[in-house]
Amino acid sequence: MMSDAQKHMEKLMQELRRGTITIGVLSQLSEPQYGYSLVTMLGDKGIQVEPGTLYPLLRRLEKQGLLASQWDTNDTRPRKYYLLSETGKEVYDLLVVEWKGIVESLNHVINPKGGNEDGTD
Amino acid sequence: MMSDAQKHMEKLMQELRRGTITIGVLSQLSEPQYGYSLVTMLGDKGIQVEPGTLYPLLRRLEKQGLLASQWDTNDTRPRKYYLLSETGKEVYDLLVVEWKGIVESLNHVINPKGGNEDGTD
DNA sequence: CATTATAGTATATGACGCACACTATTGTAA
DNA sequence: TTACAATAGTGTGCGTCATATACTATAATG
Repeated sequence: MMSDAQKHMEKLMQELRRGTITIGVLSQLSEPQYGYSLVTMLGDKGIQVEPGTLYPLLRRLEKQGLLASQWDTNDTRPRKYYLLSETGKEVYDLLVVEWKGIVESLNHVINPKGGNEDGTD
Repeated sequence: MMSDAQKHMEKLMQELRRGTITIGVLSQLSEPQYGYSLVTMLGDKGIQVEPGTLYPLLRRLEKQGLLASQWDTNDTRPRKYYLLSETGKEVYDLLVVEWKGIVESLNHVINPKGGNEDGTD
């Protein structure tokens, strides 16, 4: 049985992850990867992604022109390889800059100039 | 006229911000604040929040038990002051931990082993 | 006292990504 | 062939965020 705090954490954490999955995926696609391998390799690096989340994401990004895809049927099983497009590279770079900005802003409000939690104000 | 890359950036950035607003808000509520003051003070610190975003957020968080509110009618205009509840403090602390985890994971995939972008591997 | 401007609070609406629970297909081992 | 793992895909529901809008009360002005 979960505490109240933890119950809400689930949703909150999910929202927190939003958008970051996109960066994670884009970051891996300087070299071609297919869906299943992305799930695995991102999971290894501490970024859990559900297949049901990743596949739609990949198709979205492709439709937006950030990714290019290509079926490989030579191998044992047919796999759909995705790769960053030129636009995708631009967007990824910009996104990283944005991301760092957000991290910085948030760090400021989270750690208020060193933390005076002893109350000596 | 925006480039393709920038057009998609808008949405992507918005998604990236999602959830971070919650942390930002919670971080300011160790001391009581009302809606308008939060918009102002967060804006000052680089976190833009629309009033139409903040107010529903505050009510959500209160309904979830993370915040307590109290009308102050003594002052010139009636203002609704929000403050972290005990649960809210717990959740906030956990959220910060989660956030730092996400930042760390993402930093790993964004800067692969310190950035070997000269290709000397 | 009536009117207007402004600070502050509230809500409805729409868009969209994410998780979850499926289904479908293919290859491999039993 | 059957059963299971690998791979890709879809549909639904939920929740947050932005935009626009309305509402209330005070202050200012005539």
